[in-house]
Amino acid sequence: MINDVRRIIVNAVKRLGIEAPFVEFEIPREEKFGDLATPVAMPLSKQLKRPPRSIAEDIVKLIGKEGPFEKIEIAGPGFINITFKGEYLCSELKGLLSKKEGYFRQDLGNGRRIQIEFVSANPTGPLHLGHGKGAAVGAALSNLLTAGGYRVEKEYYINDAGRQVRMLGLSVFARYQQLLGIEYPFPEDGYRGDYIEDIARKIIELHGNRYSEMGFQEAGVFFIDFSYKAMLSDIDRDLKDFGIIFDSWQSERDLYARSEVEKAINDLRSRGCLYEENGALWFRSTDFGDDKDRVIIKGDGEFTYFASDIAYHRMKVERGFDEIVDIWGADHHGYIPRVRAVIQALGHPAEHLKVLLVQMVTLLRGGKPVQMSKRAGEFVTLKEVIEEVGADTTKFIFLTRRPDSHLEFDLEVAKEQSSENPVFYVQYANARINSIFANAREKGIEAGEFEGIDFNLLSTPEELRIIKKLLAYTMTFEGAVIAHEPHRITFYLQELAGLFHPYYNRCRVITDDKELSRARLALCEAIRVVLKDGLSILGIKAPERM
RNA sequence: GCCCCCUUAGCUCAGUAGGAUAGAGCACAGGUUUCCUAAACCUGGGGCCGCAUGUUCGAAUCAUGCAGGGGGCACCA
Repeated sequence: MINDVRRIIVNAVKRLGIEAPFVEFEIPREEKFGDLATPVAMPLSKQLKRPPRSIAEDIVKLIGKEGPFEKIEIAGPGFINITFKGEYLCSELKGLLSKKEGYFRQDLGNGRRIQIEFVSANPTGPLHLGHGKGAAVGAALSNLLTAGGYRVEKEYYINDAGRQVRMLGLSVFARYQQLLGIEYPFPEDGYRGDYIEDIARKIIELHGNRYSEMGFQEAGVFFIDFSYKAMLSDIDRDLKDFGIIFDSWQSERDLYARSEVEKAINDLRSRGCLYEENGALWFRSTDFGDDKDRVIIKGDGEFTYFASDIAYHRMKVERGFDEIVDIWGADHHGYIPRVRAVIQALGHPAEHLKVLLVQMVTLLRGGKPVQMSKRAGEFVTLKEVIEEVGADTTKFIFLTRRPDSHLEFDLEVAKEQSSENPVFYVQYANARINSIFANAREKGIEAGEFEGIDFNLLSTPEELRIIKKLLAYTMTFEGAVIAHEPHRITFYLQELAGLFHPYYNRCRVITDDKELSRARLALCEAIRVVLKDGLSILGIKAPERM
């Protein structure tokens, strides 16, 4: 629908003798303004130094009788408001039914390759709720961009080198000794969760007291490896239970093993971006807008984490992605300038890397915050929440907000099976449609074929409103892809369900009038197509029955 | 001290490449079921878009300042 209109408008603008800008569309707030509006004349006003209304008039004049428009008029400061012919809406609806999701798919990515890195939680503890939000957002964004014509790769970066996993190993080692009745000091900033003891117990199960006589010096390699691998497999399982599959897992150790860190440093050195000072090796990130320069190799010869991050991001750009997306917790925002500096130092534009920050989640139970203390190792894990409210609900709630705004997650509301719970509201619309079709089959109305249906029978205000909403899905989809914002789909689905339920209540689909019933069934089918598509982008099931 | 994010209805939040009289859900008040799932629907009240100045024909949206909330500053990870 929009593409037809866009073509017509672009042609008209060109005949004014100027380049057409990207033509935006919106659904007018009030129905009396028509079905579709574009403010395209307004930005042209500056360029042409003429009032927007007069430009809009010219555009409308140039369009003339072209296009499937019942009415096309100028309103407000210079909007061009369009009302479609009924028959056009019918034929578009027919197109949606025959092409299904192909109707609103657009190739916006043009096959461009894009890597999305997300979750990437340290393998030093179980995934908590915040990781879950990153996971839901990352997976939905991947689905969205794939549907929008990008070639997407989802990657998880494993911090399996350095101090953190070492601390994990030491924590487990301490618990191991203690479980065997040997006094052993627990490290000051060690990991205190119960899972540490679980791992230690597992080691005893498999290897008994073989390591009890050793110091951490000697047993460390084993404890570190065993522990982080155990954590990683828990993480992997939690993600799978959450319905999230990665295409690749990049290990930090692997970057060292393959000399990628060394290569990256040499690369930066040859570009003149490094210098030595006080016995340390620095990256001059201030050349690219960072607050201060950053250390890559410390005075004691150790690499900082930033060193492997440089290697990692260098590898990302070398692998030829057209765009790189990193999804991070908001507490890492201070890291953006230095990583961006790396991208630029390597000769790529800063926009090549897009960092999406995911804000925190506050867990509520019955309106009251659930206390979490990271120090004591007490936090609510993703796994616990999935077990309590289900993976689909959890994902949907994560996607009902912009990722960069705080989210309040109320467990009681999430479990509610009523319209108070937006997930149920949307899924129930789909289930309800299925049950209408079941009913139709019982009454002997063939619902499978939509040939020869008289769509003009769909003439109530509710029906027209729904048809227009369905056709507008293309716009929502397009906007979501361009902005990289899956939550727009979530909002759309809630609105669509919000049109369907009242319609269901007001108009019977299956009546004695067979032709009318078939037309209404077709409308329901179209709603189902869109609901299913939207939900699948969000990574959420569309249950047939609830 | 410096940097980033947030501030929109009682609550939770949409809306920001500037555009029409600022929206939704929940909560609140009242109503609806001989009918495909009442797990639903209808009606209603509700706003200094944190404050101030500026840019503009036009600002919730842009700029500057201030206030409040959150996060971050390292040869930590």
